[in-house]
Amino acid sequence: MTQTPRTRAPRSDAMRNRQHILDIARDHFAERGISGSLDAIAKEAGVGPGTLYRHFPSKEALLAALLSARDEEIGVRRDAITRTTSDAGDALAQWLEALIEWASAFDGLPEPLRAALGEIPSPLTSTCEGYVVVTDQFLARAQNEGLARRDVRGRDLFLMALAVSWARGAAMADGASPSLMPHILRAGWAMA
Amino acid sequence: MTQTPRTRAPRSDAMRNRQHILDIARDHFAERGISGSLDAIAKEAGVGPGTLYRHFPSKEALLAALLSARDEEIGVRRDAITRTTSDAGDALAQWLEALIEWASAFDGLPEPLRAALGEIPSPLTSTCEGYVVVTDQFLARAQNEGLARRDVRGRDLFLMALAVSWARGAAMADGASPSLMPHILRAGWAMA
Amino acid sequence: MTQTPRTRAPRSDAMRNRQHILDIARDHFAERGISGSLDAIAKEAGVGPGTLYRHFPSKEALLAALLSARDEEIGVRRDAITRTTSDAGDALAQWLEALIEWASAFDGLPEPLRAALGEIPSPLTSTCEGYVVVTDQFLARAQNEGLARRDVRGRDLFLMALAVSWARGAAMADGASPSLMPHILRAGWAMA
Amino acid sequence: MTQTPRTRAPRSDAMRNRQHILDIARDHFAERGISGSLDAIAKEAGVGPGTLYRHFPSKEALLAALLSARDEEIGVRRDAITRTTSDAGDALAQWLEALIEWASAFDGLPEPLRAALGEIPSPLTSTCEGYVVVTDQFLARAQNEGLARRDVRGRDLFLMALAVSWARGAAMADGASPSLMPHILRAGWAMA
DNA sequence: CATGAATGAGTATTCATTCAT
DNA sequence: GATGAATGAATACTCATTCAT
Repeated sequence: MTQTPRTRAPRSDAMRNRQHILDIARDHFAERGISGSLDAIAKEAGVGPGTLYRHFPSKEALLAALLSARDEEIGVRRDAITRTTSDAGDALAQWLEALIEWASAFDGLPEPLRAALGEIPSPLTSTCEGYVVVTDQFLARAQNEGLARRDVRGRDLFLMALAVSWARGAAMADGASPSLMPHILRAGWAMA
Repeated sequence: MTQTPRTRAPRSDAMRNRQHILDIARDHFAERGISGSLDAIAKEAGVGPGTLYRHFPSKEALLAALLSARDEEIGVRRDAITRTTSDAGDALAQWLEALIEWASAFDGLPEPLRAALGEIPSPLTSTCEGYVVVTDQFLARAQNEGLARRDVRGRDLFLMALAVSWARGAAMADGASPSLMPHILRAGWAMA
Repeated sequence: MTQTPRTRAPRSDAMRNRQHILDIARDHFAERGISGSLDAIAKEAGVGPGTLYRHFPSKEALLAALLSARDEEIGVRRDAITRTTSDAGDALAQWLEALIEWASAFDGLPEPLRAALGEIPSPLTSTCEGYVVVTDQFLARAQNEGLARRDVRGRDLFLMALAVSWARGAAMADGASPSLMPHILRAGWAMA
Repeated sequence: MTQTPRTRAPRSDAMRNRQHILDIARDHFAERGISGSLDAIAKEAGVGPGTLYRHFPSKEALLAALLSARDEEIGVRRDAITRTTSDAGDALAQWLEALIEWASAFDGLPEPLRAALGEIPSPLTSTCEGYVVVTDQFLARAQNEGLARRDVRGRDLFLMALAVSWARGAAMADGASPSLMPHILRAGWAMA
C-alpha cells in the first residue's frame, strides 16, 4: 500500500531501485548469458545508464552483487554438508558440486570468475578467494583422513570446478553427460 | 613472361594470398589471442578486409583453416602414440595431452571449440568431431583392456581436455600447478 | 550542550561547509586544472553534489568564489605597487605581471576569464571588470605621464595579460622563454 | 553529368566523400567553433561515424586536414610578403598578422594549436612546427637588419600570435580593438 | 539546509559485414 | 578475384543538473 508503483517515481529509496536492477540483471543474465551490455540492462530496468553505473560501475561489480546475494545460501549449503556428511571425501565432492552449480548460474559466468583469480583484481576476486578458502578447508579434512591426494590445492580444485562448469555450457546443450564430469573430477583428487 | 618475380608483391595468385593471410593470422592470434579484429589481421597482411572475407567468411572459418593446417601434424602424433605406446591407458593419456596442447595454441581458442560442439554448427565443428572420433578410438582400446571406465565417452574427454586448456590460461598466469590437471583428469577416467 | 566537538564532522554549519568546499576545490584545481568535474570535488569534499550546487551553481561560480578569496591579496599588491613604485610605467608593468600570475593560478583558468569578458555574463564577469578598472587606473597614470600609448585601453591590456597566461601553459611545458612575454607585452604599450 | 548525385550512392569515389566531409566540417567549425562532436559532423555530412573516423581518426586530424588545405594559400602569402615587402620588420609583422588570421579561422582553434607545440605530438604538430620555421626565417632577417630583438625566438612569436588569436575571440565579440594587438605585439619584438 | 539518487543526452570509438568499382 | 570505402548498430562511460526525501 505504501509502496509507490515503479511508474516514474525516482524514489530516494535507492535500495529498492538497486534491488530492482539486480532482479532485472539476474533475469537478463539468466536468459541471455553475461555477454549483454549494461546499457541494455539499464534500459530493461527502466533507469538511465548513469543510475546503473552508480550502483555497479562494471559488469564484474554487478555480477559480484548478484553472487553475493547467494552468499548466504552457499554458506548454508556448506554448513549442511559439514553437518550431514561424515565422510570427508563425500563432503569435498558435494562442495565441489555446489561450486559447479554456483558457477553455472549464468552462461559465461565461469570466464570472469577465472579472470578474477588472475593477476588483475576484480570485484569478483574476494568472492572467489573466499570460496577457495572453503575449498581448502574441505580439502584439508579429506587429506587428513587420507581421502585426497596431498599434491592438490584448493585453488586447483576450485579452478577445475569452474572448468567443469564452463564445459557444461556445451555439454548440456547437446545432450552430453554432464553429471559425469564431477565424477571424473572426483576420481582426480581422490586417493587410489 | 607473365611471371612476375617473386620479389614482394608476387602475384594476385589467390592461393599464395590465402597462405599469406594464414601466416599472418597465426602470428597475430599467437601473440594477442583470438580476440583481435579481422580488420587488424587484414591490415597486417596487407590485404583489404573484403579479400580476407572472401577466403574466410568468419573468425571461426579462419581458425578452422589455421587448425586444419595442423591436422597432419596431429595425425602424425596420433600415429606415433599408437606405434610407440603399447599401454592403451598411457596412449589415451598422451592423446589427451596432445589435445590440451592443441587447444592451447591461441589464447581464447577453447571457447569457440567448445561452441563448435554445441547445437549451432560452425566451421570448427567438423575438426572437433574428427578429434572426438579419434578420442573415441583411443578410449575404446583402453576400455577394451579394462583400463578405462565404460561410462565415459570420447566426447566427454574431449570436452574435459578443452576445459583443462581453458583453465590453464589462468593457472599459468598465477603460478598454479597446471601440470597437475591432466593427472586429475586421467584419474578421472581410469579404472580404480 | 548542543555544541558538537570540533573533532571531524563539526556541524552542518553552512559557512564552514562552504569554506571546506572552497579549500578542497582550490587544491583540486591547482593539481588537476579546472577541467575536472564538480562531482569529483564534491566527493573529495565529502559532500553531496547538491550541496556543492547550492553554494556554487556552476563551475564559474566556484571559480569566482575562489578568486574573490584572493581579492584582498591582489588589493594589497595593487596598493604596494602604487606606494613603492613612483614610475607609472613600471607600476603598470608590475600590475600586469600580477594579473598574469593571478590568471595562472589554475591550469585552464584564462579560458573562462576571457569568456567572462564576452557578451554572456558569468559569475566571473564582475571580478574581471573590476580588474579592468584597476588596469585602466594604472594605464591612465602612465598615459598622463607620457609613458603609455594613448590608443591602448585597460581592457586590451587585461586581455593581453590573460593571453600571456594562456600561452605560458604551453611555454613552460616545452622550455620556451615565458619570462620574455611580459617584456614583449610591455614594449607593446610603452611609448617608443 | 557523370556526377552521381550525393543521394545515397556510397561512391567508391572516396576522395569526393572525403572532400564532402571536409566541406561540412569547415562550415560546422566556422559556425559553432571546434567544440562540437565528430559525430555531429558525421551526421551533418550524412555519413556514418565509422566513415568519418576512417578518414580522420581524431578531431586534430580533421583540423589538420582542414588547415593543410590552406597550406598553399599561406605559402602564397608568405611568398608575396617576401616579394613585396623590402623592410624585414614589416615583413615579419605581416607574417605574424597572417598567422593570427590563420589561427582565427575557427573559434577555439588556438587551443589545439598550442597543445600541438607541447610535449605530446598531434597531427597538428608538423603544421605548427613548419610555421615556426617560417617565423624563424622572417625573424632572422629582421634580426640581421637590426630590426628585431635578438632574445626573441620564432617559437615565442608564433605562440604570441596564437595568444593574440585566442584573445581576439572575446575581443571581437565585445567590440574591443582587436587590430591593436598586433601592434602591441610588434612593439614587443621590435628594436627600440 | 543537506543529501545523494536519478537522469539521460552526449561523446568517442569499434567492428563485422556489404558492395560499388 | 581483389579492393577498401562505407555502413551503422553497438558499447562503455561521463557529467551537469534536478529533485525527492
